[in-house]
Amino acid sequence: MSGQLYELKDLRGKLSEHGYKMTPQRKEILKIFIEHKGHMSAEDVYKILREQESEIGLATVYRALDLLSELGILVQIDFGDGCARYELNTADPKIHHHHHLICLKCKKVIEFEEDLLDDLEANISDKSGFQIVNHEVKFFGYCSECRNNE
Amino acid sequence: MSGQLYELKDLRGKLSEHGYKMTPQRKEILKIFIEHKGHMSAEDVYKILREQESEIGLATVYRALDLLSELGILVQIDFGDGCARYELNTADPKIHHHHHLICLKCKKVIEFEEDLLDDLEANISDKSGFQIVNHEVKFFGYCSECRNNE
DNA sequence: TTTTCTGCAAACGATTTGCATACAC
DNA sequence: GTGTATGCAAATCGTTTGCAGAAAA
Repeated sequence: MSGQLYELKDLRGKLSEHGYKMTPQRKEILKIFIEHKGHMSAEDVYKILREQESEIGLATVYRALDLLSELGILVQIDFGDGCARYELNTADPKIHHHHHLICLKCKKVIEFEEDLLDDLEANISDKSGFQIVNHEVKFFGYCSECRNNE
Repeated sequence: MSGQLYELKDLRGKLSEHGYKMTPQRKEILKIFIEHKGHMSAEDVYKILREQESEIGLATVYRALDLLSELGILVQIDFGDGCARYELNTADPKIHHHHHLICLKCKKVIEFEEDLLDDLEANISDKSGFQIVNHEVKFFGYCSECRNNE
């Protein structure tokens, strides 16, 4: 069974577990993440909804993104471009350990996977007593395309 | 000679080098970073200025922080708390490689130094052709104090 | 004297909130 | 029915900008 089907089917359960209700708006917004798989801002999601003739308001999108993050279904990320972005939070540790290469020229965001940080995290916990539950790594530079176009 | 004195004395030169003028406002704002040494937002800097009976306006603070970052004297960092923060950019690679532990409970930011990422960066360049010029690493979790208070 | 800088206030874009209505349970 | 969710518009918050006067070169 793919992780995608799992998330949508499980949405009602995860919501009621926390006292929230299932609504078509929430389902539709989650579906967009499942189908598009990227890191999207509230405005991005709203734009897609409008293309689909959906009448969901922008405030509802913001509230749904907050809620889905709180439930651990989405994770919020920030590329420093002035708006919060979200992506599906799969439980798969291989995906949990993906980081971002952000091109300073074309603003493209490239994902890569690397679990070298596990050692580093263990090291930090030992040394400082800081218990790490999540991390965020961003590399800024120039992608191969932009370098070739120079 | 300490890095601190160097920065203030060199400010005029770095400014004129790029066609900018030396002003008491710019000097005063840089001095605040030299004396306080933390990661401060525009609002933080503005508050300190007001405590010092300085009449510098908030817009000027924003413009100075931008400018000092452009000159490489400050670096902008972002802890996801909704406002941009800045800190002194020393050329010392030991300081360049400092990262941040952000406590999810008390919001404290702890700095630590670690150069393990050099290998990782070389690895990424080899594999993807992405040329890295800077990186930003944040670990989210619970500091030892908050863990003890549970 | 020429250009850049400042301070103010207005503009801005992303996000949040108050409220009356509509819907899920 | 009861309480939560929605949509709209207004409010908010950090940040940027236009402009007239002030200051640096």
